[in-house]
Amino acid sequence: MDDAGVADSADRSDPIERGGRSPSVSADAVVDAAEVLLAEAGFDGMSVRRIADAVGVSRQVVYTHFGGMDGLLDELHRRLSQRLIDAATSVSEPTGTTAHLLAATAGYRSVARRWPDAYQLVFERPVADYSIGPDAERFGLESFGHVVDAAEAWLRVTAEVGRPRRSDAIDLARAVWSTAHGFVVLERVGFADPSDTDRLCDRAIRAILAGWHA
Amino acid sequence: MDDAGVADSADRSDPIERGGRSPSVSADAVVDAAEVLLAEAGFDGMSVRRIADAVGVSRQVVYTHFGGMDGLLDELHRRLSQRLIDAATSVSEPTGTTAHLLAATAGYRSVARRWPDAYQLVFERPVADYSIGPDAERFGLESFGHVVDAAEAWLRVTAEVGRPRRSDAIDLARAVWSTAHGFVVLERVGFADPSDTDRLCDRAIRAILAGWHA
DNA sequence: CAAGTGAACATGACACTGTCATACTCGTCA
DNA sequence: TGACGAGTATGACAGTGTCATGTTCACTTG
Repeated sequence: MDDAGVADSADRSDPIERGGRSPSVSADAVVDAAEVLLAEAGFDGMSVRRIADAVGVSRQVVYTHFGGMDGLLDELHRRLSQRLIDAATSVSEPTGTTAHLLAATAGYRSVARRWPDAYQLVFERPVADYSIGPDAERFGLESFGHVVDAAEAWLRVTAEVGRPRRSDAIDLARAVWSTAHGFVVLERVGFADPSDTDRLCDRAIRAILAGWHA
Repeated sequence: MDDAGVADSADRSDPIERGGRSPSVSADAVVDAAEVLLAEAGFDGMSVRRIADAVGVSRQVVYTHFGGMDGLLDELHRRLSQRLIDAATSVSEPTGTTAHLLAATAGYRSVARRWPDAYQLVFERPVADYSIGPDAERFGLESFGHVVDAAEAWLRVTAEVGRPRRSDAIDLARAVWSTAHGFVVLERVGFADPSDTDRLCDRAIRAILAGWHA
């Protein structure tokens, strides 16, 4: 958990840097292998040694490129949360309709279903020792911005008078997002029938919207 | 993860059993120590050796009583989820008012805040290797029954005509529960300001109730 | 009462984990 | 050509959960 002295792999875009030797093993290969192992064997099967073996290098490579398992998890978090964001924001531009908000949340839930490891890494704490790095969590805030935009568009369309306040849009966005997340959680735990979740989540969000101005 | 041959500690209520020797070290002492270590050092610091040292016995005790770390986590799950249930159902009898549903969910969220380890063990997967045992998860279903009762009472009071259908009560209960859980998740991840969560969660649930019959 | 039985407990060992110190390779630059 | 330094490899260390083995000892049975 010591982030000190760990170079961010983001500024490794230039392979030759300050006269140093160009890395013979790409950091991407390591993250790729980690992701494959994660999907195949879970967080338990994704060990430094297994990753190094999969790439065909020594364990030290993980420490040179990421400073250790924590740094590698940070990089994984970046990649996986970006995937969540891309999938959630690829729906369309906010139209302000109820249908758009429903589609956005439905897309979000389907993404959480498709990449459970990503969801787990972003919203839970699947590795006991690991807590997320400071710059890795900005992706979550970024994704939330899109939800606020969608909520603001909805308020603009449905509000009787005047321009909706931003704070009200944030409130609505948090409400809708929380509800969607709650359904994901209960489905993951096994308390909810997945086939029925879509219908019910839609109904809940419709109810929130219908009763929002009450 | 091999539950085979592991006696359920629930039927150890009678210390003398089939001629066997009564256990000199109570299983409760082990779970107590595990819970203390969990609160102090997290899931990472709660190891078999540390637990055994805290109780003052050997590691084997964990295996005799619980069959291993998995069985101990099952027992911890039982105890902690029971705590969540007790706190959530200790509010009062369902009155069918909106205030009661709000109080129940608020209590639930405060419990999740007070015992984050319990929440994590019940609703997340904090230990990579461990997946919950079959009989340990019935507590979740039990707690949900109380929410359904509260939702049914609310429907009975607010419904215009006739007796509410049980399926509609279940739908409403899942919606309310999911929303409350979603706020807990976002607060845990750090996306939401805890001091503002109470107000907003109340507003979201009020909106759901207001728009439920729409 | 004495022998036997078997559960509870203790201990050493095994494979595994992340991490670090150290040694080695080898491209780059003075 | 020599020094430098980044990338890589390897051995070691303290941890982890788990299991095989050995010991203790209360209770049952002959």
